[in-house]
Amino acid sequence: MKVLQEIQSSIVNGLASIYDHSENVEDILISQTRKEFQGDYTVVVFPFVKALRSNPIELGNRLGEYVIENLASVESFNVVKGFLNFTLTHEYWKGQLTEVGGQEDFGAQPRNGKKVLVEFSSPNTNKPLHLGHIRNILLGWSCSQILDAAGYDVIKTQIINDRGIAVCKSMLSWQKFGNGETPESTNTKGDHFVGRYYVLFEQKFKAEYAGWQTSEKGQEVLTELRKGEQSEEDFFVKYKNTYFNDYSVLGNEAKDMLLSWEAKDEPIRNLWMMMNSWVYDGFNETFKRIGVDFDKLYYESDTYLLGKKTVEEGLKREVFYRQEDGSVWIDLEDAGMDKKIVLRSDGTAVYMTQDIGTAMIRNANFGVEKMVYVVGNEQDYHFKVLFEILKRLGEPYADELHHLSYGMIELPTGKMKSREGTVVDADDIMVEVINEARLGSIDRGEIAEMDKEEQEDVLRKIGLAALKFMIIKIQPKKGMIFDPKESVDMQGQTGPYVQYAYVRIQSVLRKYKDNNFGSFDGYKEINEFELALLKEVVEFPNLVKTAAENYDPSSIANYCYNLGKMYHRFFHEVRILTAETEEAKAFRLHLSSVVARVLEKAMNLLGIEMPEKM
RNA sequence: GGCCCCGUAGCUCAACUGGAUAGAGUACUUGACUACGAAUCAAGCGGUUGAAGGUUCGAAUCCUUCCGGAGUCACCA
Repeated sequence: MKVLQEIQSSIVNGLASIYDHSENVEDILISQTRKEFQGDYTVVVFPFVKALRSNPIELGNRLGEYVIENLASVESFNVVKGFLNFTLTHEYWKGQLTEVGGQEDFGAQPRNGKKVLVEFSSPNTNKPLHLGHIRNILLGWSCSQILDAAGYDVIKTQIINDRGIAVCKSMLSWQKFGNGETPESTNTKGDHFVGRYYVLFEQKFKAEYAGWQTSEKGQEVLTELRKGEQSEEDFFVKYKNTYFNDYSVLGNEAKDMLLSWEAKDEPIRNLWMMMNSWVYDGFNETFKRIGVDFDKLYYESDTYLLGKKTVEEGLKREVFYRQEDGSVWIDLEDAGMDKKIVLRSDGTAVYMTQDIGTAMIRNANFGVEKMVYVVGNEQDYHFKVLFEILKRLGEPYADELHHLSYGMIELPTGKMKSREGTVVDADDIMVEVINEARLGSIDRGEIAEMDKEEQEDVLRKIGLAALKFMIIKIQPKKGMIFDPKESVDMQGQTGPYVQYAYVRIQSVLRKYKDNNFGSFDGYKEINEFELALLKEVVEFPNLVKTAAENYDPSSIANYCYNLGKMYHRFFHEVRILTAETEEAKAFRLHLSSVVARVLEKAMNLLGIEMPEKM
């Protein structure tokens, strides 16, 4: 908004000419005037009081006088304590409405020519997506949309964890117990089908382990290794991984399978490809239902060996060092971190190696200026280390790496665990929430009149809006608790509430199909409801900018709610079609149409679609 | 134990990045559909911002200590 900068520079000029004092324009703090005071925008003058040895009231008054003489769009001012409040003219606000109304792409920043790669979703191919993935996907998607609106060229990507011991567990389980069943033969969605075998493996393994615990060998290990007061149960819980690696029959079979996979054993690779393709069919269905897509997919099976060459090169440049056993490390203690291994003693890669290599191949593929990783907060430390390593390797984009870290979604009973089957499934929750929308719409006329197909489309939009908004309105880094027994809200601070504001506008605007609302040039009496809306509307571009800078979709969700709320209020208090004058009517129609556009754009940034009726 | 994140109304969340009397939703109590759509609007109730110090014109926000909760500290991913 130009006027804010104009006020800021006018204050700077005022300080210079009245007090011979120099300030930077950026240091003039200007914000919306709080609603309990009179005015539109407020400048805080406290910071200059001390340097100028003046009192805040006098300072405010002299600066106010100066600004009002120099800026035509400022009508009046008042000073409360150290707060200098400016009121802008109605002509200014009408100009704003005209200006915003003329901008089809209002809110979008000019293209900056920079490429940013956003990684999100990143599932494992041994189990279906759950609510936690939904949070990840929504954050990644909306972050991509917001960065795009902020002028970046965005590459949406995910890395698919399609290999490793967990994947072998599902494969082995199917091989041993599957009797040749397929998703088709059992009429099951592919990812769920495979996930079922993963859970089955865990069950079989658990049974095997329980048997071993009471065996002679099990008891022997217990007596030998248990510490002091430790209970038998506690011991065996902690011993589980060692058992899997050292004693378990199933564990050994799974590990053998992983070795065969790594040795590119053909039957195993074929099994792997077949089962993964089932999973991808399932995933694609889920992605489609959520409403997301990707520009580029990376597979861990292609990338897990990457990065070794980089480590060798880094070794020569002494970024890394080799230990006597042959393993390669980096010492980050001077940056407040630990020493970290980047290559095992047998020369094979670890997770970190892979991520180094993946970052480089992405840069080679696209020439990125910036990368964003949407990954849960349990990996905060990993990314801190990764970014530091890339910096030391001198990667050109290393200063523009961001880990969009988010809190886990927990159930009232604690963490979701897919191995124990206590997860809220992504497909299930979407179906439920659409059903919830259906229940809520029984007694609402507009939906009943639609044909079946349109009805379902609208219910889908409403249900998904409720789910998505509920998740995305919360700041990413905060954890959240989701209670599957409580249905998702459709009233109050929700997606459908915002949609309803939009639908109300469409309902009015349908009477003006040609968008010919007439002229509001002569309109004199902009009221408080109209002004509040207009002020909020003009904030939108600024909001997109800061949301992109902070990687924070929740601020957009908040904005959507506020704007929707103001419109509902306006709609209730002010007559549109039966306005007092033709100018008033024209003004309100224009305003409504602009609000609708901003609501739609803003919700679109969150991946939420707007229905025309509901 | 080291590091990191979180703690705001009964519950779910805000607070324009240090600004004015900490705001919404929900729940509860009430009022508004013969005005463009009541998935809406309005009113009431609800707070020592986990605690104590400190920094300054001004602190939920910054610093210190403590309390409570989550995470992480693998030659796992």
